Amino acid sequence: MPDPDVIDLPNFLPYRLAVATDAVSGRLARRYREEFDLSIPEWRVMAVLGRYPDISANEVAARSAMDKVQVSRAVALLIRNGHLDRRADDTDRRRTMLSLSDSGQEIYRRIVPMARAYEQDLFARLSGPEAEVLMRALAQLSQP
Amino acid sequence: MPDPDVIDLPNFLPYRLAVATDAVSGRLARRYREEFDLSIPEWRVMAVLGRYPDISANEVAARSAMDKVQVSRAVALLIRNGHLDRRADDTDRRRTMLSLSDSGQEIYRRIVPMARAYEQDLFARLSGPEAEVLMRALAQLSQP
DNA sequence: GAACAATAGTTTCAATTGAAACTAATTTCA
DNA sequence: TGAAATTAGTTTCAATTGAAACTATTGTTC
Repeated sequence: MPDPDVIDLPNFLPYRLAVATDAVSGRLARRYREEFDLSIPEWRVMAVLGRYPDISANEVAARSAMDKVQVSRAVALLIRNGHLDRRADDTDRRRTMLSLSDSGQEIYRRIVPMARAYEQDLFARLSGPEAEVLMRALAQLSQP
Repeated sequence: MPDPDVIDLPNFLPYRLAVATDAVSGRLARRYREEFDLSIPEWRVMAVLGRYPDISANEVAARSAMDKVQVSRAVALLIRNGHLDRRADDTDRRRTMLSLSDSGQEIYRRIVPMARAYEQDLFARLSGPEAEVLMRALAQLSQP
């Protein structure tokens, strides 16, 4: 039984979560960077737009756990690199509708199988039931 | 069954991990900041030194998943705030042995129960077996 | 319909972080 | 021994991030 006056970092859940995320995101970020020259925020924007084409930056933020500043910056980079198209919304000229350009779609088409394969490699470390528990537990921990 | 040409971010394991870690670390970081004026790197250094007194900065790094630059910065802040003592190692004058000062021990004594209580609140969201699976799964995902 | 509040998105400025270079001390080995 | 390599820890400089302020447009209310 653990000493209640002391904390053992390797068994401390928040630490362990952070270490796992660092490892998982770090490896993935390196591949996005090397193979597609994308950061994780840029990838998230593309992932959302691949799934939900023609939505506003705000809607991207809502679907990607990013705030509007992060989205604005990632969108600016993606547009600069030609991976996104932006058109003004006629009915509300504050909004801009975003979508993947041809080049963006081409990258998306190639990045999805890579990301899926990476995720499969992660799941391969767990049994089926463990994977289900993990996903549920992460949802529980994400709640405010 | 999911469309294989598209990724649904909320079901994508690396994303879900990152969101959970953001939530868990964010809430905890706020409490460290508000109640103790500590950042997470500073807390990690203190946690390691509370558990293993009188070790070098390098050993702190090895036990906290931080690199030597992060440790160096956190240690500098903690010393500036009087929470750490540092003394030169006689047998190897490159090394400096670190330990919690009286003020550091006082904070440590108060922060440990808070951190434990927070962790208990997290575990309360899960069943006992779920918690065990989660901890094992995080260890699996952390491996290179 | 004019004033005020709210929303979409961007920019600015400071703080944090990362990568590389740096200093100082120790170890290796010809 | 003494030159070269290694190790501990710090510093520097650029890139990234966060918080707050900002612009432009739309919605609300009197």
